[in-house]
Amino acid sequence: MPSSILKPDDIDKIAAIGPFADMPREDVEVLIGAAKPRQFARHSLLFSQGDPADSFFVILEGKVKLFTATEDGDENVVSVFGEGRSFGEAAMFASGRFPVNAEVVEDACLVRIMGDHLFLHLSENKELAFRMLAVMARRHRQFQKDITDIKSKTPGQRLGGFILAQTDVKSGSVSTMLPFDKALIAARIGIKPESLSRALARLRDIGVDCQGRDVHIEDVQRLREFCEETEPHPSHR
Amino acid sequence: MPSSILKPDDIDKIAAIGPFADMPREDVEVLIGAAKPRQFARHSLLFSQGDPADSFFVILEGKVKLFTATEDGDENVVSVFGEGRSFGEAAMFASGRFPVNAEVVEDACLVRIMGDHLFLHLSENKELAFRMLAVMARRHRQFQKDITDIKSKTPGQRLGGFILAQTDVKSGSVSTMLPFDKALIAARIGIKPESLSRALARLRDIGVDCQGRDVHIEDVQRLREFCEETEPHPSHR
DNA sequence: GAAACACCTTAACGGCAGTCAGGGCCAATT
DNA sequence: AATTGGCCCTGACTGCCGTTAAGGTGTTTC
Repeated sequence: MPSSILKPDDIDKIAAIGPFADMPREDVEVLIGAAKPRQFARHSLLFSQGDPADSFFVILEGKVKLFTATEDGDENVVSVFGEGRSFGEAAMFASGRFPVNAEVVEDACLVRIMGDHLFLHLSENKELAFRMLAVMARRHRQFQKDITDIKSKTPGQRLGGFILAQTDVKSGSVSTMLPFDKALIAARIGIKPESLSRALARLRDIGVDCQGRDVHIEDVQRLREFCEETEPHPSHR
Repeated sequence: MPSSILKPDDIDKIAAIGPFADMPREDVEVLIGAAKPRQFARHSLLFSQGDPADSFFVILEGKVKLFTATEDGDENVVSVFGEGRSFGEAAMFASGRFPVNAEVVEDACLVRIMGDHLFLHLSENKELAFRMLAVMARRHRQFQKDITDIKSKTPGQRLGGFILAQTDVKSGSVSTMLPFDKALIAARIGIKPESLSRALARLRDIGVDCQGRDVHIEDVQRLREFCEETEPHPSHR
């Protein structure tokens, strides 16, 4: 619970994360090096736009949002990452400065991996470079999806899609939970909290009930149709 | 003018492109391998969503759009790339399938680089892996900007920003040209063509005149203010 | 137990994007 | 000269998001 040394359990957790997936345990340990997991309370600012990007983070626990701030105090949430995700790698390979701010939105335990350390191992370990490329490519794909969603779907459809993403169930009825508060969800899908309330009220008509963070979907299939959550290119087999 | 063998001139051009930037000329030639530049007419479909991603493209000339298609026939333009840009790398490193369609929007001359060929050289050439990572990271940054723009700016501001991006001039008055037709611009910034017309009409009030593809900006600074095109974090020195 | 706060909802209103429909201009075709 | 098609603009209408303002509920704090 306090900032502490890496437990074996943590190594296993890290080994399940993007760049380290399926990596031999010894390699993971070497790569992490002297990095220790640290606790961060909610609202902790991890880095700001323009800070030198000399390291990246791995989330053992908790949630972190990446966002930009406009001069008039508005926030624009680009991503929210949870347990088992990493963030901040891209900035190290590009400009060398973070293009966004990072803030803890749920008490978190993070490992910070220094860039120079990573670069050393990148040179030695071809596999690792491929892994990093794959991580970046997957993130790339996610961004493309975010962009098409925000361009082509209504806020109600985006909200529905967000809710659907919280469960694996594809038909019938199901109960699930919102992963964080509604203000953050609103920022994530690109609308104001007031609009989210109204969108939720509209979803109620198609059998989606939301009390606090608890959501009950009467007919998942119906919601999926409303959101046009179609499988990508069913024409290809 | 026909599909032909690589001219020395072309090698130079490729050497100026992302993954190959500043690479020794010999290395570029090796990497390209047997790939020959090919001509593609406007409207040529280069690949579709779901196609196996076994190669990527480099643009020697012309323009290419990446887009997704919804079942009801609508198109959603993710990116438009021009001369000197590459595209399609990410899909090779991730799912192995293209998540978008690619169509030529201005007669183009392209070099297609096969993935297995690239992978071979990636293993041998550490430098190349870093370059690829940097290319992906920069693309990553661009996506983040696109997302914040579409979430936080009005269509009019996005259009203004798009126009401003066509010139280097930062103050005074300037004339420039739209790089492609207005329907594609509308799709790129995420609005309908009708809305683009109306947005242009509104821009007229702040001194932006558009005839066909010719645009004249009376006061660049004024347009920049309208678009809130502020330099990133002026607070940092 | 009252006050303060975080979180969320609702209402009223103005503005504007999407939609549908129609029309103008120009170039290529016939 | 007339037709076609590509490209773009305009108008009327609807719906919904942003804004502003107010209120409601539950939890923490003193």
